[in-house]
Amino acid sequence: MTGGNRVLVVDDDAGLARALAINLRAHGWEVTVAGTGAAGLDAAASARPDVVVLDLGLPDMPGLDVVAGIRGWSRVPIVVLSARQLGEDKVDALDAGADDYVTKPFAMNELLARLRAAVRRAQPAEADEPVVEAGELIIDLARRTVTRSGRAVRLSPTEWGLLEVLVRNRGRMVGRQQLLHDVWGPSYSSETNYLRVYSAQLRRKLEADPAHPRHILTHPGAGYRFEV
Amino acid sequence: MTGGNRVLVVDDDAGLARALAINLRAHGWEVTVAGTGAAGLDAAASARPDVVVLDLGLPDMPGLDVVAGIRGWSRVPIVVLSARQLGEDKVDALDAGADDYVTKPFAMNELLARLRAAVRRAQPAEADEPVVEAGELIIDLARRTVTRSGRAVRLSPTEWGLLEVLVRNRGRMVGRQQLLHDVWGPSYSSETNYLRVYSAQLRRKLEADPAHPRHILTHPGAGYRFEV
DNA sequence: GTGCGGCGTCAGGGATCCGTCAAAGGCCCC
DNA sequence: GGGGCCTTTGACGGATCCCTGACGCCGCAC
Repeated sequence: MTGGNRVLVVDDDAGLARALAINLRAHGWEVTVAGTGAAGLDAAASARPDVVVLDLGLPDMPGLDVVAGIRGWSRVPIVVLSARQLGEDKVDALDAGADDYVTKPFAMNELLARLRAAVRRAQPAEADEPVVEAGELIIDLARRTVTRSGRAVRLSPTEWGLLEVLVRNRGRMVGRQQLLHDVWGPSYSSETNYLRVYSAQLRRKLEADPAHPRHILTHPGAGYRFEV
Repeated sequence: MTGGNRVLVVDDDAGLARALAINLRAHGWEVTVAGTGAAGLDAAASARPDVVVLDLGLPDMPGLDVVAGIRGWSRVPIVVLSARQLGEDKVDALDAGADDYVTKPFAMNELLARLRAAVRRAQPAEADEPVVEAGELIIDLARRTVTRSGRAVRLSPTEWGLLEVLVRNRGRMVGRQQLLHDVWGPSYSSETNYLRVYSAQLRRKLEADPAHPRHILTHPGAGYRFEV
């Protein structure tokens, strides 16, 4: 995981804050907790979190002022927690500069997903090395394009998904279950037919001699490997 | 270092200002000093600093008025110095538009670090090229204008929102969910109809041949990409 | 030689997705 | 109240894609 993993939780409800902290830490986040808006502004400046979880119902100051205060000097993503069912203050929060909102009660998985999404959206400033060269192939992971000997290759969504997982793990064998999980989803752990069909389609489009592939190699009974 | 190295110090304490200037120059900064709020506003306009260090305890005018005065026409980062330990006027300063806050007494290294951070944060906002050329298109992100072969193109707010997200991520595919989130809001993660309608409208206005677009490309099942 | 399991190949039908169009509804300004 | 622009919604055709099942090939064990 290249992205950040520091989260600031601003919530005056000590019990909820503690539960959040435990759950977030269990999922790999480094958690800072602030119990008031003022402390939240402090912590946002000093702890430099990658994302902020902000409960709007703070005792010392309006939650929207906290949003505005942080937005005055930082573009860190802010996910707002709100008890209100009606959407009025959601709109206000978004106008003030929040990135997303979750209404209480909420499922922990939903919050985790929204945090990941918020951090991912904030990422694109820092790009790793997204272009891979493999012989006559050039694979641009950011652009989502493949060229073979200078000519663009059209890939279907699933073909690209499979290629992307293989290329991101280039030089290493990727197990069949991981491939199926990453490309098709969590519940496709045994449909190895898919891998046969799509590895063949990729080879037909990418390999000079599909019968003797040089990039997409098979590990019988185990998985596949992409070699540059 | 691409960023700037000019700092304006606004402080009525001549001794402290001199010590700051010596230290800052020793670390490569080009320093301007102003002893009053009025002189500070003047210098901020004439010296065009990359960052301002502002002591709140000025004799001639409230420090926050200096912050507001500068913010009226410039987004230069402002780091506030204050003797107060309590955080109340910290919030006020951040609300007024200050970027960071240091309480006296402070370690020189801390101030230096915060100045570097403030300049670094300010970079992407102003330093990125706000005018993008893509073939016969000229897109000015700051002025929110588009011209095609020299003729202005009128875009609706939503059309512009979509184009802006794509152009800011030019050369990278932007996922459908991110587009919907950034243009329509957090709760529109599945309304892919919008993308179909508005990408078509943009193409009709921007592409020479909307049927074979050269700038606004589709990645089926995934998202869209803007190519210069 | 024979059986067996795993992999590669192929083709077709149902499902999905995109681009397109048109019309209804909302909003603001006149 | 009326008109114009904008957003939203729904429906449709066409192209593409995904899944499925069957078959052939190869290597291995017996």
